[in-house]
Amino acid sequence: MSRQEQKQKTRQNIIAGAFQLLNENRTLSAISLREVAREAGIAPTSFYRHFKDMDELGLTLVDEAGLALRQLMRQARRRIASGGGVIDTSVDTFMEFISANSNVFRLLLREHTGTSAAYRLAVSREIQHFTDELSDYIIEQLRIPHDIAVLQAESMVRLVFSAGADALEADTILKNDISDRLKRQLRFIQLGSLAYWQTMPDPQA
Amino acid sequence: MSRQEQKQKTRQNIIAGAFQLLNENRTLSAISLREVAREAGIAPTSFYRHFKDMDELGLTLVDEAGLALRQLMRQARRRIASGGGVIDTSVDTFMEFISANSNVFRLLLREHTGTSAAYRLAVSREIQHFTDELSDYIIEQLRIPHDIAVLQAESMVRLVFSAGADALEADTILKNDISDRLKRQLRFIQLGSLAYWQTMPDPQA
DNA sequence: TAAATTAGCGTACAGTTGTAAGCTGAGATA
DNA sequence: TATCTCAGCTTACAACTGTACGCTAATTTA
Repeated sequence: MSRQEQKQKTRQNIIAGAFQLLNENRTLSAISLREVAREAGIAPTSFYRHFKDMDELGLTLVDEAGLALRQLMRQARRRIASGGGVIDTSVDTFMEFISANSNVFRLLLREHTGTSAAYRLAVSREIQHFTDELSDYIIEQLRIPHDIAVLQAESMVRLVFSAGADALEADTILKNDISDRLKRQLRFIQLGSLAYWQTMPDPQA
Repeated sequence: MSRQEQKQKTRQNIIAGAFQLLNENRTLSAISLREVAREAGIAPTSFYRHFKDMDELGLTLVDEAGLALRQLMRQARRRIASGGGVIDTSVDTFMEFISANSNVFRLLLREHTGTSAAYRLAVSREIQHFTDELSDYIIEQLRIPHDIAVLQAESMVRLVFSAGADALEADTILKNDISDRLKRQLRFIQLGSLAYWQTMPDPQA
């Protein structure tokens, strides 16, 4: 194994170790460099060969989580294309993601309201991507004017993330309940924005 | 000053000191007993005369924040009664609350997704109160059937808290923007639930 | 092959943490 | 007045933190 390869592997061990620690009830700011090093199987000081800071590691983890989020969106779109209601399919995909990658979603959720301004900003950016893609989709598919679509997308994402937070610590039965409620609530928004648009079809005029 | 009075005063100093520390970018789990004691002007070990734990203090703070939240609701209702649109008045009141008591709202927000299961539960309970009162109001005023009103209330509260989180670190201009968007989004939900109800007036039949 | 680079380690230090133990002095009670 | 109670104090300790410093050994480069 080349030196570079070995270094990459250790780096991945650090990242995996950090996620492991986040799996328990911890925040990024609440896990220590030494713990991460222990989990990764290296000496505390070796950590610095890979990251300047715990902050630098944290931002890396947020990026990693954002990546997973974007893959989620792609998966949802693929599923929608192959049939099924948009809202139902999207919510189902999202909920499956949360269950399968709970530590990733938890990271985003925690750091979104967390202690570090840098993390908060980074997570906000990821959510913004999410919202942007959704509003593009709404404009394309539903032919709703841009500014209304943006409002609709934002509120839908807010609802989805908020419900996702609840789902994170729910058992299967409660999860299904949350999903069903969320789907109906998203329909409220869709109906509402449609009604809003039809009563006032051209807000610029 | 009687002994009891003095003790109460010190207790309040501890609580105020803790809120002071939360004002900066800190979580409950990230402030130490010694810091709180320092802020309150007592010896670290004297803390135990008032609280068993930092956890016990934390739950006290969440209760305190919940109390403020309920006062907020009462104030909003009073304002609505004395004229003005329900949504506009409610959002304005909420945003004023956030600006005036940012540390209180921040506490609820952070601990809602935070590290401690006990805190999370406590905050969820407070938000549930909030939602319950809103759905009662909707049933009473708008004459919408119970189960739809509950969904409407839940989604509205989700939107309000999520927007509130953004408003927390926004300047005046951005805050106004957030308020305006939020108001329109809440109208989507209201319109949508109404439309949903009218197309399916009796879901039980 | 000889020299340079570097991932990882061990040691060390100053700072912080929670909290146990026991004392003091002032308010409460009899 | 004499006794009791108890809020707050000081001291102490073991555990943990981040990170500075210098070494080693193996890979990479020349």
